[in-house]
Amino acid sequence: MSSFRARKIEKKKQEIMRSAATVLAEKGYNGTTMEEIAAKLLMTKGSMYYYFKNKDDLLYQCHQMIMEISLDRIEKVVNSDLNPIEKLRNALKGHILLATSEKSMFMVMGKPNQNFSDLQLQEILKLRRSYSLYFDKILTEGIEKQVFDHVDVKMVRMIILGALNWIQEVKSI
Amino acid sequence: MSSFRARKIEKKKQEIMRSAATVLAEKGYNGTTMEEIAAKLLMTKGSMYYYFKNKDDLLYQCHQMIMEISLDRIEKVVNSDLNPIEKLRNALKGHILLATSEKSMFMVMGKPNQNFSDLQLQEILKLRRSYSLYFDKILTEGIEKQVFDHVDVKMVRMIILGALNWIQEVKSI
Amino acid sequence: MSSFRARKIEKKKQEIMRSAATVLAEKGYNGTTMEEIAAKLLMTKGSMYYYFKNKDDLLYQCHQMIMEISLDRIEKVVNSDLNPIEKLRNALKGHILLATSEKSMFMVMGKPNQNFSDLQLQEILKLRRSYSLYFDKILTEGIEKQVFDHVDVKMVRMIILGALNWIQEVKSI
Amino acid sequence: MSSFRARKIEKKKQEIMRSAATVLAEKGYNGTTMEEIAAKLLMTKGSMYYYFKNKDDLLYQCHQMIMEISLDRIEKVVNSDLNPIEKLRNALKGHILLATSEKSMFMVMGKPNQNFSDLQLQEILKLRRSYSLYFDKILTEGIEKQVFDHVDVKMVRMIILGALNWIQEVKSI
DNA sequence: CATGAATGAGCTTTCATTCAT
DNA sequence: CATGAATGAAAGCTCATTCAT
Repeated sequence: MSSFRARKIEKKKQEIMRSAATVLAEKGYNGTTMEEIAAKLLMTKGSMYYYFKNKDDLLYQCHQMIMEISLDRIEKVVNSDLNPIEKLRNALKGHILLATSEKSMFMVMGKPNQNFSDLQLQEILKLRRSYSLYFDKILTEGIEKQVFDHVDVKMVRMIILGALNWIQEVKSI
Repeated sequence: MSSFRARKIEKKKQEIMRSAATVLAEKGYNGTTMEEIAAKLLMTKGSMYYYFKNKDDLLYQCHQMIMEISLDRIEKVVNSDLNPIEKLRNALKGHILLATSEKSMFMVMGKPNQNFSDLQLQEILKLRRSYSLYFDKILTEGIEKQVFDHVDVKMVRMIILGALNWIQEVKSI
Repeated sequence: MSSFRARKIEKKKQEIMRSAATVLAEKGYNGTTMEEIAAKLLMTKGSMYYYFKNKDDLLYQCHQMIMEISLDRIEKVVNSDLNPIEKLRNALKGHILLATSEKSMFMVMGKPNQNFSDLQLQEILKLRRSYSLYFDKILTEGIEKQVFDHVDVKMVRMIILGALNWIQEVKSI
Repeated sequence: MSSFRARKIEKKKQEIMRSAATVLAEKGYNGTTMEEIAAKLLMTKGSMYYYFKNKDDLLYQCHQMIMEISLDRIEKVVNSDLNPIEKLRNALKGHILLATSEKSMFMVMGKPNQNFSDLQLQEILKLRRSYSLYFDKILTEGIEKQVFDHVDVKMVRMIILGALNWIQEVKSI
């Protein structure tokens, strides 16, 4: 039973992560200080270490959080019984929605950090690959059902996601 | 008349910039130390300050260097008397070629640094805008000559360049 | 009348001290954290402050505890009606027994802590001196009764205790 | 050729080590701050890192330095053509002289630090063992030549060195 | 009484920058 | 021009201590 306390801690961690992501997205890992993150939440540096082992850990958990949300969403789309075109449309819509609503979180993912341990890195890349595979699944299904042209799936996926990534650079619409 | 000495210094500066870009691209601005850059060139930290006022200046000049090359190339394409389709093809080819041959330099441009002075930032954004405009010019010309569909120029340009940017993430083909 | 409650608290304090001594002996004062001590007893840091005013106090009381035991024992030996040789033998035996059975506690005494208040320091040194004096008494008595050679009492006592202290360094016999 | 520069650096390192030892001996590893060590030499914290990789490294090199001196001296005694009694006398004299003249350095050796890497620890223990062996050699030689009683060499050596160690506790003679 | 959470002071370490030689 | 050495500001992290619940 995830006790009341455990849930309260989880809430706080998420609060911190969201705040951290804002700064991290803007200034990058090395450009962001723990003090800055804490200050935004009217906390002190020291308190952060009650919730996260260290800076790397904080960033890592940010990665995990956003990736898990992303995966949850695209999984639902892929497993729905829409036709490939609708699936692709929804997947893109979801991606864009998340990329804009959780802009900071999303940008944090930009570059898996160098300081990550091998274990952490592996975990992140695994989730990343999962996400790509879901995308590929939609494309492949479309090709099989002949609603999409017979393209190089990986290449097309990269182009699409690359194009979408551009969104984050746009300051105002 | 740029004396012999001046030209020798310029050579050295470029050498440094290229080396710096390699590290900067990989580790980001704050993740890169002057020592690291210097070590790669068998120099000492101190010497670098003869060629560049400070770390920001070094990064700034890296930006300038690659942007100037980029602009030079696309300018030639735009002013050529090819048809829009050929122009776009060449511009993309040029972009990709540069993005791969000068990969590091290119990646450095990723995010204009926060430490830049307003003046520097303005200068960089100006060059950046110039580059975009050259692209837009090609697209606009194509639309006017009715060889391209009537699309939202800015949007299409962003999608194209966004897709191209994906290239840098690709490790091997 | 030391109430039931008071006695229960005293028990707990001793329990803590003994556990603390283990860690303190191994890692030294500054190398030991309150957390570590608490964890060993399945307590939380905070709880310790109910029993001890602060870290210094904890260490101080450790000192006191072991010194009081030591003094009790040697006092009995000195006041017994054994002959000097037997007294010395018993005193050494007692010292070694305590130094091995309460190894951690004993090692804690190694160096009176710098953080101690003058008052605490004085108290500790007083007990220490008492212990030395008991030893000297045995030696002096032996010399007077001409069962020991006529040696420099202090010097010999230091050599003996110094040699005994070596015991703690021995890992296995 | 150990250049002029190299020798100058070595001098400085020794100067730092000697100063560091003073504080380390008095306050222990964790109780000593880099700032304190630096201040004593009218340096700044930062400068110390030009000469030593980190705090552990500084302590480690202190260990090495005093051990090497100790070994040098006892080696000469052992290899001399004195008789065992004279050898033992000289070895003890040397030990005491060093323990008093380089009191701080000597005390630093008290406890091999916990933070040492396995490699460092091994190296230190090796030197320590060497020192013990030289002592044992003298004792063994004396026993063989029948100028010493037939005692347990290791035990006697530990008692002797233990007794000598007491010297450091003596504040004034 | 016990504890979870917060705090702040202090520590080690890094690094851009400077400057005498 | 180049460099060895020094500096100081700032960062990450630890931990004794406090206190509301």
